[in-house]
Amino acid sequence: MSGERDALDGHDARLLLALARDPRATVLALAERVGLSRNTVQARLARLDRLGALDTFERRVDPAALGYPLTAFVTVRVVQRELAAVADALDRVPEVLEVHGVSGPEDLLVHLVARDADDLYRIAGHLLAIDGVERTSTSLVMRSLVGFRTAPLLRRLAGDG
Amino acid sequence: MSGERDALDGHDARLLLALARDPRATVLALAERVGLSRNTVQARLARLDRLGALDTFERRVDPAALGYPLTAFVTVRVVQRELAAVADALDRVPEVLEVHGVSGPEDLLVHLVARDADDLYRIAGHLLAIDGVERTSTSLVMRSLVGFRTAPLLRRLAGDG
DNA sequence: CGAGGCACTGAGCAGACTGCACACGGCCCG
DNA sequence: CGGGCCGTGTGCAGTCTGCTCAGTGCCTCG
Repeated sequence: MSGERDALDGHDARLLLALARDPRATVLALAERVGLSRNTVQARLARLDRLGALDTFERRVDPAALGYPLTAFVTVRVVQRELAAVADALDRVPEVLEVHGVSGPEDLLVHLVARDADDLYRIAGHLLAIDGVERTSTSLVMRSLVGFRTAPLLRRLAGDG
Repeated sequence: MSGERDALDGHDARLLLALARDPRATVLALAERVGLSRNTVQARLARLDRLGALDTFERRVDPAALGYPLTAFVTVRVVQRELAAVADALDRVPEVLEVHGVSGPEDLLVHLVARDADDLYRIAGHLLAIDGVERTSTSLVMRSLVGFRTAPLLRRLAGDG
């Protein structure tokens, strides 16, 4: 059975977990931790970014450290026809970190950050002013109850083999 | 004026942008790209993770590559008293990547992934079964219109100096 | 059964990078 | 003016990287 040439296995998962523990770890150290040879680890790491299994480094940049401690999610309903244009306009807003097209009564889910309450208000207004936007609804993130993590998934994958 | 000992400046931003371009870049290469000396770059990098300005490496792991190509956001309304218990239960669900406590009519915003539609249905059911959860509303991410990025913020910070 | 493919291992090697130290210069502030 | 703080250039020993080669166990297929 060939085919699944691009699926990650337990070794990959363990490798990623090791990296999560110490992102700056040397290949040698990783090899030691996961119990594989240096050669193998090197090959697998190469394969991982050949496959694009790793998202961009930008993901690791903490907006709070950049001076944007506030996070909000804004649902947006748009004039369907103008979806592309709206997406484009959102793309041009620096504070917008992410935009998802979602199912349900709302069309878009916008993830954004702001310097403070005033700033948030300003940005929210900005979104509303975009041509094609019908209405928006802002939810301020007051607290992060579970911080972003993928370790549980990795552990599950690492578990079996 | 001292005080802001932990604020990032333009050099930091440029450093992070360079890292975003090539996460595996050597300190030497980074120094060259941002036009600082190797020593300085080394010092700044050290400072960056001393400050915790970088989020965990787990952020870079792509759930899709792990076999979870579906993403959904679920808003959850809970019995207020049970918030902590609910958060705890959510924390124990591997497919839950993130949980935010938000303002507005809904209490929680849950970010999760699933293997396929059936899996998503199962997980959604699981959430609803949690003690203290009053109601949930699931929005499937159909498309990512703007992929996660912080580069615009970094560029803004890099711009002035 | 034997051939071929595949993944992992161990060894080796030249070259590059790291981590650290030291000394110096510019700048700002008390 | 004297310190702090930051950035720079130099230097060095130790380590890591990137790559290659050869050998092994396993699995699949003819």
